[in-house]
Amino acid sequence: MPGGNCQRQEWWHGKFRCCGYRLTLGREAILDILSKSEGHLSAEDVYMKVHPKYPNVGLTTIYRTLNVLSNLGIVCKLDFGDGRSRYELAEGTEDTHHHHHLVCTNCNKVIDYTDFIDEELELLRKTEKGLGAKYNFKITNHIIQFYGLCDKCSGKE
Amino acid sequence: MPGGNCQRQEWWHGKFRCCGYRLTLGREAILDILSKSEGHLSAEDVYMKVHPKYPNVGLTTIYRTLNVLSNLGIVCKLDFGDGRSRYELAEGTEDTHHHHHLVCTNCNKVIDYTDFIDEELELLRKTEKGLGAKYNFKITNHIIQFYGLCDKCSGKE
DNA sequence: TTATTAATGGAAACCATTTTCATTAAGGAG
DNA sequence: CTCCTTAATGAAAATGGTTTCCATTAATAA
Ligand SMILES: [Mn+2]
Ligand SMILES: [Mn+2]
Ligand SMILES: [Zn+2]
Ligand SMILES: [Zn+2]
Repeated sequence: MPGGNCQRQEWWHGKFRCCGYRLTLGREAILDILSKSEGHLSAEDVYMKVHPKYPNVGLTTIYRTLNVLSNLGIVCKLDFGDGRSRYELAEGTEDTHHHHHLVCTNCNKVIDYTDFIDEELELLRKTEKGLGAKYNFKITNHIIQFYGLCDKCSGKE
Repeated sequence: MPGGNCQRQEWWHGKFRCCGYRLTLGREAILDILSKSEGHLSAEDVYMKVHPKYPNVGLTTIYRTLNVLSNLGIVCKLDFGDGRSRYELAEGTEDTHHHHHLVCTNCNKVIDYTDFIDEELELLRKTEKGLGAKYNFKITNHIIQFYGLCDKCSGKE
């Protein structure tokens, strides 16, 4: 089996090491799940997916790790207003790309979209610069989200 | 005293009546507070302001009323990521105008801004139309928020 | 005025997340 | 490799904003 035990370093190992974080089984498992699933998992979702393979990784560790990953900029913590935080791999990691979200207020379906992203980015740049100057505010982050009814939910009225 | 006891109807009475909601002392008190204070009050903030004058209005009623007002479109429910919902009079009521928010992630200060609002609205219209068509999604609402450090918090590093 | 039933307050429940604390194990030194 | 320091962990308990329950009150229409 070629490449079998060449223990290639995952891309996140560097970030961990240089910040003094230890590489534990739980953390690897969580990152592994996040890479393989697509988007918007809650802490419990992650737990459910990690548990079968690693039954001794507790929910507390999921929360703690997601927090660390979020601080490291490896994952994004999202809020779609359903009372629990959701997480996705951050832009730039793996093959993730900059996008925003369309949220159905009825069934909680979430659509990633990238349409008009260039115009958005242009406006964001302008706004960040303008507001930064005017209010002396150092902007590090932004949220753009649209809420409404998805095709199914608006159909059945 | 001219106009003293002419019991003029507040602007929200109509909205209440036509939806079958009763006009209670608690609801009037809460709307009164919301009109007089400016922006971003938590349920408990409202409770604190209502309590001195109406000690028999409970926190539960504050939550329930804010919920009703939110459903009626009279107030906006906001989330700045500090673990509690915040409320402000909706656009179009009183002298409130369309604006978005700048949130300090360190001290939780919130700045209302209206700069670039025209470009924003233009983009929003375009996006809503485009996404509505593409995903057959009926957009009713949006969030735009910037996060970062305010002048004081970025100064003291 | 009376009847109907929406609205209410207080206590308890809810539930995502955090804290506590005793135990485990990652990773550097030798 | 072994030993040592201490970061990381799991389970249980605590936290805290919000909701639910239920007996009581009061807004509104007849
Ligand atoms: Mn996404
Ligand atoms: Mn505001
Ligand atoms: Zn839907
Ligand atoms: Zn600040």
